[in-house]
Amino acid sequence: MPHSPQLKPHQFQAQTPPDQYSAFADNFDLSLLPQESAPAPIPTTVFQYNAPQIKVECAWESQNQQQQQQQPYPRSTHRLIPPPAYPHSAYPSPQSSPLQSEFAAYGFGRLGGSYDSLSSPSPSLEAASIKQELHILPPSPPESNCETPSPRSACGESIKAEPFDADIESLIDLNSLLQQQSLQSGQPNLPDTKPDHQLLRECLEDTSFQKRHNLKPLALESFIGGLAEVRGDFEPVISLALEHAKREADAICAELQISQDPNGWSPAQVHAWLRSTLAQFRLPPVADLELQFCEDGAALTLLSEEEFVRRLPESGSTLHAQLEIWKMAYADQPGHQQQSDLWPASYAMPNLDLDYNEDSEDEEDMDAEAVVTPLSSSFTSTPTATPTSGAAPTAKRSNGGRTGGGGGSHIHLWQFLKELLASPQVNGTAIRWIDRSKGIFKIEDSVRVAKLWGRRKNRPAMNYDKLSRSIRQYYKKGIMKKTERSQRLVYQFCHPYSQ
DNA sequence: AACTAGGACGCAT
DNA sequence: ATGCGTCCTAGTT
Repeated sequence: MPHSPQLKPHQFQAQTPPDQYSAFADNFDLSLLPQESAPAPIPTTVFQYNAPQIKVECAWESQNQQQQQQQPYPRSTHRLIPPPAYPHSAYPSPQSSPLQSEFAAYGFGRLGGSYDSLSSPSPSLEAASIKQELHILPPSPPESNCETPSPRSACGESIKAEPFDADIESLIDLNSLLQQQSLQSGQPNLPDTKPDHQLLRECLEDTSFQKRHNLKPLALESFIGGLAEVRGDFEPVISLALEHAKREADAICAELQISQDPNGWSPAQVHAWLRSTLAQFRLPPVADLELQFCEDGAALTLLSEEEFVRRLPESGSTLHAQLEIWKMAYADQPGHQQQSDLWPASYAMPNLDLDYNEDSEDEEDMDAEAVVTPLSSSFTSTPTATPTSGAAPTAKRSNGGRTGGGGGSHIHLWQFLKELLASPQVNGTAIRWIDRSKGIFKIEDSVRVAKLWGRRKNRPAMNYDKLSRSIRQYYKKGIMKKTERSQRLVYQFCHPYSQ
């Protein structure tokens, strides 16, 4: 399946088409441009984040204009909070994903051809409706430009305008404009000349339209994470992506004669899948794959991305991302009871502050999950540990109602915590790094973390008191240490364990 | 009340 | 032996 997308939690956060703008912006360090500025000859609005944001903003604006009487938009909620004055580095997490470029390369376009094709019928803010609304936008004054000559157009041939834009935007070809300017000024149109830089800078920095129309640029994160009602609108996109992934998975399953559920793979099947995926993405073959990955499928699915990368620096991220897709595709199958906290949309929206619905996560749910989908029958992130065979259910002394069905897993608490820290799409904001380089993290939701731990270990009676007791045992063992300035719920990994 | 700290003990591996 | 779940007491925030 040569067209498989590179999806991983923080890549997938771009529900929208690959963030070509940020890719563009990354390639244009404005600080390197000459500082001279002149009145913008071509007033353009360039939002710092990406084109889809622009579209959304415009759509909302237009909707506000068009439907003020009929159905006033809840501006207070939809009005987006502008990110602080940029630069880009102000938004490290989505932009700094090591696989961002991969994502851009494999992109959504490879899933279904275009963002449009992935935008299935969905309510308010999907691409189609946005497009429609853009059509009914009142003509912009000549100096304003809602259609935003996106940097894509400025990038000429290297970055092409998406179909999404093509039919709704009168794209301004900055190249031709530059040419015109050069002709007017009698200068040859040399690339990287000062005037070009000037113009480019002006185009990028101009926010006159923004101000004029009281528009605010939108940070994708706030867009997705802050608006619950918007979140749902992306689900069709994810569903289609999953369908695609499923089809591909089916084909590979048939070819390799393996189950579509990675949890059911034997170590040999794990190797087969890894090899197949390496080949699929034209990644260098790994000679000692069997040595590197002794896990069975269940254990493999629980390895963190970091662990994948540690073992295979070159291809670990891709393999991990691909495995995540398989897990999602399988979890999404009818009849498969998926984890409540791994629903596809949330998976797709990293750093999303999941609205934990404790009601839906009551004991009944947890018990059902424990029986139907034990999260782990074996796990280790260390190559030396071995997967376990299924342990018999135990009737434990005062075990607080530990249910049968596997007897927990071999994952260590510190590994689990790191896994949570590395997977915000699963744990939301229940636990987060305070200072990753120092291994300092904070448990923001002790109940939640304890619950997750108890679920993982099949210990329904787990609570934070017990979890923290285990953490404290790590002090003696040198796995964790007390932080310099003692803070509640803040812990610190000792050096080797924080890596 | 929630959390921290740590002793003691038992069970599973 | 090790890891950790469980229960406990005492102190701190």
